[in-house]
Amino acid sequence: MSNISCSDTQKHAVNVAKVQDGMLSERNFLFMAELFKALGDYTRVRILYALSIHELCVCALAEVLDMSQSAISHQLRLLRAAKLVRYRKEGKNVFYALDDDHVRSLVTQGLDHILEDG
Amino acid sequence: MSNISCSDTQKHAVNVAKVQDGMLSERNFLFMAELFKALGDYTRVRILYALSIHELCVCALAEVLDMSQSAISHQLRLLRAAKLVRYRKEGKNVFYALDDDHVRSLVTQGLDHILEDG
DNA sequence: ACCTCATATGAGTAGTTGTTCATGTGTAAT
DNA sequence: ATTACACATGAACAACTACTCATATGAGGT
Repeated sequence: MSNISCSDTQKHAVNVAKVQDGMLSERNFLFMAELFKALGDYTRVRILYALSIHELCVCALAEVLDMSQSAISHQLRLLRAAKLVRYRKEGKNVFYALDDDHVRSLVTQGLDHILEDG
Repeated sequence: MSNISCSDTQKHAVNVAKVQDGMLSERNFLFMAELFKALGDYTRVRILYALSIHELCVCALAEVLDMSQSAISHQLRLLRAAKLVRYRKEGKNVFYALDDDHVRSLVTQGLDHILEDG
């Protein structure tokens, strides 16, 4: 904190001012961080990719990922909180799906990124 | 683990098989998780957004975000590892920028997502 | 050579996270 | 009603993370 700027060139001051002016609210950055944090886990990204292929009930997800139902359920709670998935109940089952195509394109774009550079 | 499928309806088995067949390698999912994890932090997402406006040296970033140079430097190391930023040295300074437009569009799309729904 | 400045990094630590285990909730069938 | 099943959730614990502090590196200026 209280870091005085480095070499006081004009460019430095101008760029800092320009960027500070363009920054978003703390609230927006917190939401963005929460969104990407929800995507940034091995288990959750697999869940989302699986759901991008087809909607699945919780036990099917557990089977596909070879994990306990409890672990999946905990992660689904986070994905629900981040509004990345929606669910519908059908009898004893709960079927999860991606919340919208926006989510699908985020996953796809992440995949593109990692496939591009070695 | 070792979760036998739930109600053995045909749909269940078919969907599980379909999804299992479409899943990616562990390696790819790990990379995707790493990518989103790098984006999924309040400080790092602010750094990336700042750099999407203009390239900045480390001390300028520290000033814009009102954080210590050390904290910024540690986070830049992670962003470098995730290939989200590149840097160029100029005298005593090191200027950071987004690695490519791919990164910019990831950030933009994250922003779109959080701005869409309340 | 020396000092200063900009940046990088290792160690330490408080806070966070992902899983397991045990248990709770609600639905359907007998 | 009771039992079984699908799912959710609280507690606990190990693993990880993001910061601070101290120190190292390396380039410029004197």
